[in-house]
Amino acid sequence: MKIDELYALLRRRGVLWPTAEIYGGLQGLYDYGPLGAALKRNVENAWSAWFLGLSPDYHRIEPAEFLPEATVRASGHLENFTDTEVTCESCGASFRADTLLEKIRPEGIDGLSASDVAALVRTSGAKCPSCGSSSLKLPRAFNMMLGVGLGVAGGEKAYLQPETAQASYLAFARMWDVGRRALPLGIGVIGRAYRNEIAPRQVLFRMRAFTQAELQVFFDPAGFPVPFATVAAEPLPVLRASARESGATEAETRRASELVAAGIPEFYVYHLAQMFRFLRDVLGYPAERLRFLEKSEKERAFYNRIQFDAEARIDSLGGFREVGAVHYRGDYDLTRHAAGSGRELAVTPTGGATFVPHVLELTFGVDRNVWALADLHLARDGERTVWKLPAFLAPIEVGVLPLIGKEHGAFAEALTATLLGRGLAARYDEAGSIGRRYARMDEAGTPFCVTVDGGTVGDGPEHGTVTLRLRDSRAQERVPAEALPARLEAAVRPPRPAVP
RNA sequence: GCGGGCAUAGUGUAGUCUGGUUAUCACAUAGGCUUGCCAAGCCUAUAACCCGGGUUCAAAUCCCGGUGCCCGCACCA
Repeated sequence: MKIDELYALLRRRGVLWPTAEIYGGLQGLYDYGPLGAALKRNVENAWSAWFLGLSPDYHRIEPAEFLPEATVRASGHLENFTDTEVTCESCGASFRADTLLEKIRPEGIDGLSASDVAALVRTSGAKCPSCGSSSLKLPRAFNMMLGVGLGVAGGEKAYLQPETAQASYLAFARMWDVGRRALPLGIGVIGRAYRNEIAPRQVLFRMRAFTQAELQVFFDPAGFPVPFATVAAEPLPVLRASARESGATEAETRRASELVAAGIPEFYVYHLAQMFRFLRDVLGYPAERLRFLEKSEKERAFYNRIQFDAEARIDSLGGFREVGAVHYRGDYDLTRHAAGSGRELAVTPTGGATFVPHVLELTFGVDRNVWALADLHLARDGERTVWKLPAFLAPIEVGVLPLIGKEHGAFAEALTATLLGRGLAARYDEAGSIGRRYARMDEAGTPFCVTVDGGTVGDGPEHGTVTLRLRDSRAQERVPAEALPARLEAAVRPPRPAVP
């Protein structure tokens, strides 16, 4: 579907809509409705079940979303999140300052302040590459972080976190002390990140407030044992940076073991493979719509030693878009925060040498994946519109429909209450013909419908049985109503990884 | 942030160029009748010109500003 069509459908069904819609909305901010909020919660739960299930030493914490100014100074966000755009006042074209300054400053402008960059552009005598005019509007100091003043006078400067990762780095010292004082140690966060995006776009793909699910794994660079044999044969669609440099645009399938043979560490490939399994086996993205795009040294942040972005081909957005990533960040984060805080963050395991732990970051954009789940699983099938969500992600798990409201409604309502009591997201619906109600449920992604009919409430052999109707195959089977909870519960539990 | 395009019920739209009756149609939603396992039929109801200003006897229609959305550039999870 096209982006407008998909977004209209999601608005109509109450999955999501613009924040403050009655005031005309506000760019880059969205509210989730009942279906969207439930779907998002289910995605978060599936993420937790999978990634925290990789090891008993991977834990989830829930930090505050404010970062004191000193922390973002140490992390580099204060100086590096800068707008480096130069606009030509004559022809209106825009350029990146580093491109404009390439000749006189080939090492780039990372770390320079906006005023430094402006001074460089001015003294270089740079002209607009498009029209040759020298009337260039210079870069302004623009930080993408949203600052807040805490306290009555607002004198305590803090920032809304621009990524959740920092909270995990800040928590490392405490987690080391409350834990087993052993590595690897994983600290996961599902939380909101806030960025003052200049041009939010494409609904859930560029937002000013968005939810990230991130796992930071701290480990000893001398050894990070993983059960690699369990993923060695996994075929991964990868597009290597070296292949891209020689013009390749299509991913190639490489077994995990081949990537290790090519020089990528086992611990990295292992987690890359688990990311792949999560996207393919848990979220149900077709393998042929997934790829891992390796970022070259030039493209990735300087502290990232290895970076593969997980991308899904999303038709409504016109191609492959990033939905997650795996970053090997070295010891950059803890080293910076040790310097910034004055706190020792190196560790000394019993009987071992002292070192600063390295970080492997698994990052996952929750909102982006909600959109991907809509794009990849929601489709027209003739007259029907069916959202083929995995059952454990469905906002409504089972629809309960009386064939005739007046005659079968009481039984169906009681059954709905029973299912709700068993923790199943059940929804009663008696409005309209049975076909119309199936269609409504199909569009909401409900995997199961049960229909109460004359046989259910009669005295015949079908007494107490209902029709269980499956969304994807439309197959029906007769089952005792009492058997439903047990039958459905297994299907709505998110899968966990198979780890030894 | 720049350039281009767009904005009419819940959704999709006609009408805008060329200002002038009660703003078109379909689907959806709600109620009734009927039917009774895959969006059936009939009747009824609810419901819209993005916001603000200007021109005019008269603005959905023309002009200006704002806001939002889409595409490209730039940026980015």
